Amino acid sequence: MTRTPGPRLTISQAASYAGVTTRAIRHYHQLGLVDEPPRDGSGYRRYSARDVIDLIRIRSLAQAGVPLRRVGALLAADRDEFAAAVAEIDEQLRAEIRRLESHRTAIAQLATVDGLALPSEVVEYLDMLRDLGMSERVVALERDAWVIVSAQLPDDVRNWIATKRMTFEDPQVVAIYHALDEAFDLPPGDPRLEAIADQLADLFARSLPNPTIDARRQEPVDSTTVAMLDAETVERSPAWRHLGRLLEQRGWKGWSGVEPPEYVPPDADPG
Amino acid sequence: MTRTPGPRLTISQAASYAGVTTRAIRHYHQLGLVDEPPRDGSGYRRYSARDVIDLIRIRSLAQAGVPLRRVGALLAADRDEFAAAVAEIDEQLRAEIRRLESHRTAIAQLATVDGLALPSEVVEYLDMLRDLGMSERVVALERDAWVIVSAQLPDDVRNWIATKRMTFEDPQVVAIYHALDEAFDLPPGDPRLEAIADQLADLFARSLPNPTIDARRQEPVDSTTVAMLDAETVERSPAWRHLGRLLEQRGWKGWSGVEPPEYVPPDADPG
DNA sequence: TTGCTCCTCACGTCACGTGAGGTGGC
DNA sequence: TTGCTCCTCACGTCACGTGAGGTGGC
Repeated sequence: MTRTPGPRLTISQAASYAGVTTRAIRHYHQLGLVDEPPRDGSGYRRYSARDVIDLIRIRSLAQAGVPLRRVGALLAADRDEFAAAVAEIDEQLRAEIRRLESHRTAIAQLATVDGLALPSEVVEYLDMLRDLGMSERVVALERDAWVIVSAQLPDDVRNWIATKRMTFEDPQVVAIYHALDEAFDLPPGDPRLEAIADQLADLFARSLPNPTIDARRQEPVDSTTVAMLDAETVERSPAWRHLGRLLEQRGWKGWSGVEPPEYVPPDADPG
Repeated sequence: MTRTPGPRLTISQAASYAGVTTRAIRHYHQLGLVDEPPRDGSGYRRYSARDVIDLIRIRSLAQAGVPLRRVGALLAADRDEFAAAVAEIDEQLRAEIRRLESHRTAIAQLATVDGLALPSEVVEYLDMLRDLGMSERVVALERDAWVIVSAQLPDDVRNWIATKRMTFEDPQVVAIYHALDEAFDLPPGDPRLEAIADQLADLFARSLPNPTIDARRQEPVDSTTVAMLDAETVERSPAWRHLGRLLEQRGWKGWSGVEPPEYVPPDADPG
């Protein structure tokens, strides 16, 4: 009298009756979820009805999203343990679903190329620049500067950009933006830069907002961030760099207009 | 004039500004999502503002659940390609959410140990057996038999179990189940088995439903399944095996009552 | 002898985390 | 000299899929 009567199935037969793959069965052996069955004369595994039942129960748990490392304990659990474990697994499934839902929200937010890493308000601002006839090159420079700003100060960007948009109601601001756009490729010695510098100095006196300049006024922005913003904006054009020097001749601290970009720790007393 | 002006950040600075880990940056290099930046005299990578912007954009996509192998194409995509890719990724996210929701449903279905791999109707049937005072051992045997049946014939189980439950309205069926339960441990020669065999033969004449017997009447069930069911039921008790022989003496084909368990392919003509 | 199944490694998947072992910079 | 950062492997994660290379059974 053998301890396990009935048919002795090969691994593929057992797999077929249990509704899993042979590879999955070997994997369950490796994890210790099912004992290795006895081998026949050829070294083939031979499975009993009991093994098939165990495999079906494992499959049920696995298909329900139960991690295999929890399956062993679950199969041996009593009613209360089982219920508790099932509740916990369900909570994990719900957390994962919440995570994916937030991914969907994020995907929808960045539904445009510009929107990558930018809040929608900045995207609208960039579209406004396009509507005003600014070149794609300048729009791209602005976009990249705002990517850095948005990553550093995600909570301040919306206010900041709203203020900036308002300044475009002033025709002189629009005009100087166009002038700067067109000056991008001028040689640094071009005399037209002098007129632009005059206009800029005039606007500076009225606090032209600009990510680079505003960043300097924003306490939490450190000097490295300012340097990165400059690298992506002013430094891109020799003419614009020269305009910085012309602004210094007019009594401003270059493009910054205000304080030099030394870093002031937030807890230091500026007095 | 260097091609990339501005600060040269170390990998941990770049990671900090971009909001990722240093390991993630190296990983992006390995996947070719970001070019390796130039090295300094010590072999350290030195990152520009442009690199930080690229890293932020990659992080945005990755955090939105975009697979990294798609990020490269997305960063270079135009508006239409980007929109199409985003729509496709969103559909994948929704499919994954649907998969997890179905896991939750499945988890809820098998919320009890019995319910593992069994439809709720079978669980209710097992509870009925308990309510009738059947031993846990016999309930477990029934459960395992139904696990095999449910895996083989998932579409037929509900009907089948409903029919079977109805037969328990007959007090004689309940009585014989109790008798079989108590006979489990009897020695095969015990004279009490004769009386049980008489009762069984009587019931067989009225078609007692039983997973083992019904399986033989169900055309799509093959002989191996029948043998597995026997191994998990009749074969578990020497007394029950002996009852099979006593039934043969009374003119039945052992426990099967009907045809011997040779497999008849579904497309074979039984005439 | 051919085709099918079985066997045991062992790499690949996905997006990195986490040491291991060693070196440069302050 | 110590502590910090950087470097390059390389294993681990999760549940198997997929060969690779070889052998037994009909």
